Amino acid sequence: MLKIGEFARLAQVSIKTLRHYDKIDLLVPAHVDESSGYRLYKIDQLTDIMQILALKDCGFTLEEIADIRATNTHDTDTIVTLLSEQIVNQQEVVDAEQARLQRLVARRQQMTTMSNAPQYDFVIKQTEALTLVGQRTHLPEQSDIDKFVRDVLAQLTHQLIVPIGPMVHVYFAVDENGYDLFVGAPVMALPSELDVLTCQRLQAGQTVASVLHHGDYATIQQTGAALADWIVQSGYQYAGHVREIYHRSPAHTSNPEAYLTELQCPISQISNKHDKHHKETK
Amino acid sequence: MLKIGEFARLAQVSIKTLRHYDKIDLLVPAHVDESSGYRLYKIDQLTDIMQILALKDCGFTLEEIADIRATNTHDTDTIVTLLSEQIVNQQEVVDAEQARLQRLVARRQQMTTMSNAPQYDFVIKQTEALTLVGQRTHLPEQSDIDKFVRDVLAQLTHQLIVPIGPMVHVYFAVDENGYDLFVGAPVMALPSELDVLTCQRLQAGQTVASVLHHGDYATIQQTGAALADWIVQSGYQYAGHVREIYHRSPAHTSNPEAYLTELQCPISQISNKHDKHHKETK
DNA sequence: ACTTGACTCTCCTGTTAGGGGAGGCTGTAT
DNA sequence: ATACAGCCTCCCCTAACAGGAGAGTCAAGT
Repeated sequence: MLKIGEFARLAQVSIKTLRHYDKIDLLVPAHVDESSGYRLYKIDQLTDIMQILALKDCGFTLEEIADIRATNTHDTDTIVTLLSEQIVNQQEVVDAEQARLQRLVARRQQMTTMSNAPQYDFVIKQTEALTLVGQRTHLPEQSDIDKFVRDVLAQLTHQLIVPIGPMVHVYFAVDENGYDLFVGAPVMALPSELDVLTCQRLQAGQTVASVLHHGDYATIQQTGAALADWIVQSGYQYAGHVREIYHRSPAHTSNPEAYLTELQCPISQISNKHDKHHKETK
Repeated sequence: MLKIGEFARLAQVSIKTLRHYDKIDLLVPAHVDESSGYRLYKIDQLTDIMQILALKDCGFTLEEIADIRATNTHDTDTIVTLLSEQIVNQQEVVDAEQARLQRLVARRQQMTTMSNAPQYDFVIKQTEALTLVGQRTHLPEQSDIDKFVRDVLAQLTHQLIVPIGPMVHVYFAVDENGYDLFVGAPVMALPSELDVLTCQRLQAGQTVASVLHHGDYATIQQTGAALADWIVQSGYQYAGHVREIYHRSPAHTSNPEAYLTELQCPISQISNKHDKHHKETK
């Protein structure tokens, strides 16, 4: 019989840990002296603690380890199943940590190579459902957008539609031919009938990369380009149309420096990390 | 000015999170209504929360984020340094999680391919310093070891050396020529003079892979082989001589089934994973 | 004016796997 | 007898919130 300190030294764990395992009934000492309360372990319990440590090292929680040990008797199938599940979890953890590393590298890259440009903060989030009412059109020049927005606003007012949030633009295509975009406002529910205006629904639960653009719209293209860069560098790919949310626009303030626009681009993961042999094929 | 719920929806964080950030002074609302206590945020604070989220996503703690934001003004060098440090940390995290995954896979492998063999629990630990007194020799056959151990024990007794723990064998070489091994007992301090016996010191802080062998010594080779397999499969390499610690041996019990022997093999990491990302991080 | 329901507030507890320390008992060696 | 190492229990602490209790606030509808 070993006192807790000797047992701890053999197993290379702390005394606190052993007492903790005793408390949660994960590893109860073979004997506890009634008068002194001293915990006494048998050498055989080295087997137990080593199993616990091995499983802990595999990423199981102490509770899971207790469960595994409870159903341990010759039931290898169950345990193999548990291990397989854990392998899947662990693979997700590895992927997530690797993606995190990639984002860090992308961020440093951005700071070093564009140190005199504005610094952006890119964030990945899930969208909520949004019902937009507005109009889609094709415009040859960026400068045409402003007037179109005013037209849409006028229509909304005319049809007594009350927006519940800032205007949103959805860009379906931006190329040498101009802009194919939708301009609309979020509404509580879709009006039963619409004249001239159309409806555009944004689904809930989409994963988007988001960034804020400060100030006047002359430089918004740069922000969009930075977002595109970041998406690629962080190992994602486009999965939808970019939209802009005009949190603070000429409708709210006359000071262009105070304009605040959010750019959102739906994305999805490029999950080729599992193909270890086809790494970085770009 | 936005109420906490609106702001939370915009930033896609929970209200709890915002209140928490307020409490730790990471992101204080622009205004707090004196009578109601309602937190009111400005749209501009979207910038702040997005920076916080971006940094959190990079793996910084909230405290580190607060520090970064405190020294944020134009001091890109400092921030790049912090990012570089974090990249190193994160690389370690990725490596550790990948190693964990590898151990999981090795464990499942062991269970599926050797389902009727005994299941071992391999553990990695750091050794403590140990001073051994005993004898090194070369023996042609495994069966010779037993007698040699008894000789060493007799010498120890004769020289009035009191072991403070179980006997230890260190195997310097095991091949077709036989066994080159040291057999000794741990002592408190090195005796000033030794006759016949020699001293063997085991350093502290060595990383070893450890496994327990139950029962009689006929099958100890299999346990050793399983340990060797596991070391390789888990991505480590040998870094020293295997030793065996006879926690419960014929000296303690006459029942061979109760024998308990720990095998320890010093190991080191095969760190070629860093080379893979070396280009990207440099 | 009243009520309803949605929203917000503070305060408390719980999560993981133990670490740190206070204050007190035990066991052994000198 | 006394020192000193080792052990005990009990309580508080971690990071980043989540859940819930109980109470106050706000705008709309009756």
